[in-house]
Amino acid sequence: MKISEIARKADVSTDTVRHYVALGLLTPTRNPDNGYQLFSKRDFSRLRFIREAQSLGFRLEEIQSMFADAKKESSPCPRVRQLITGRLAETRRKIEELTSLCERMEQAMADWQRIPDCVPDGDDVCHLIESRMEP
Amino acid sequence: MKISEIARKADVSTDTVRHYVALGLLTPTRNPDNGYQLFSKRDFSRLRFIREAQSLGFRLEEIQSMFADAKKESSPCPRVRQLITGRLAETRRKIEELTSLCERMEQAMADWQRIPDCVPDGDDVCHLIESRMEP
DNA sequence: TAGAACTATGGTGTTACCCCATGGTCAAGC
DNA sequence: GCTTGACCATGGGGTAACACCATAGTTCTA
Repeated sequence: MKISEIARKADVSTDTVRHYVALGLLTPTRNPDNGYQLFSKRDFSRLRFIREAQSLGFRLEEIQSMFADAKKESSPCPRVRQLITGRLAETRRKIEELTSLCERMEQAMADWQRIPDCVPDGDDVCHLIESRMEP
Repeated sequence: MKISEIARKADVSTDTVRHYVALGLLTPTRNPDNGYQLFSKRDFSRLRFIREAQSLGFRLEEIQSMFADAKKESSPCPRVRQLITGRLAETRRKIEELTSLCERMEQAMADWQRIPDCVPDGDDVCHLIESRMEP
């Protein structure tokens, strides 16, 4: 199948497919007549694999190494288990960061309700933000 | 003061300061003898303003426009209120996304405890991930 | 005065794509 | 046979906010 077909079937853009090809994650053959890329059912399985792995938080580079493991006939599973453990911790940290950002934003918005809009004078830019800075 | 001094005082890297200069957020003068950048107290206030605004979720581009407002002597406050409202919603969405990612990861790890490591055969890459794909 | 420490400048890399422009290819209708 | 619109390949630029590196000139210090 051609690129737009595999893209449509997997519900991704042709740019995405091209990107994976450029990274070596997909390896289509070529139609010798016109140079068009030809994707096989195996490419389609791989594409679905990539998207599933991404939905579990794996990066393309990590997926590359899974494919490399598979090619060497060594098991990618230990790597997969280790990677997801690390990524889970990382994701939890990220959530905490964003949660505290949310709290700062909410607090600021609440405080700002009592502060009228200002006109900047001299060195000041915005009293709303400056009101949150330490003296 | 020179770049390393303002950077140290504001607890940022010199690269960060240079970045802000490149974006026009800081406008140091130059020492005509050697071309070194000279930062004023006003630059320092601006730098602290930038970091405070960033800690509230504002982007550098948005901070640029606050400075532009201030320069035109129009109030950046309405823009600030509007931006933070949008960013708050965006951040909450992001947290939800990451939370559901965490849940998927946790579910996968739990399910995978009962699955032994596999050796890839043929078209398969990693049964751990493939076990989560729809048939 | 030598060497350490600091500075300017310009370039690359990060992540997973999106968007654009140019130019070749193909299929269908007239 | 020809046009036209859909599709394809390729290459380049953009994204956010810097970090890191190399090179080369400058200043500080023992």
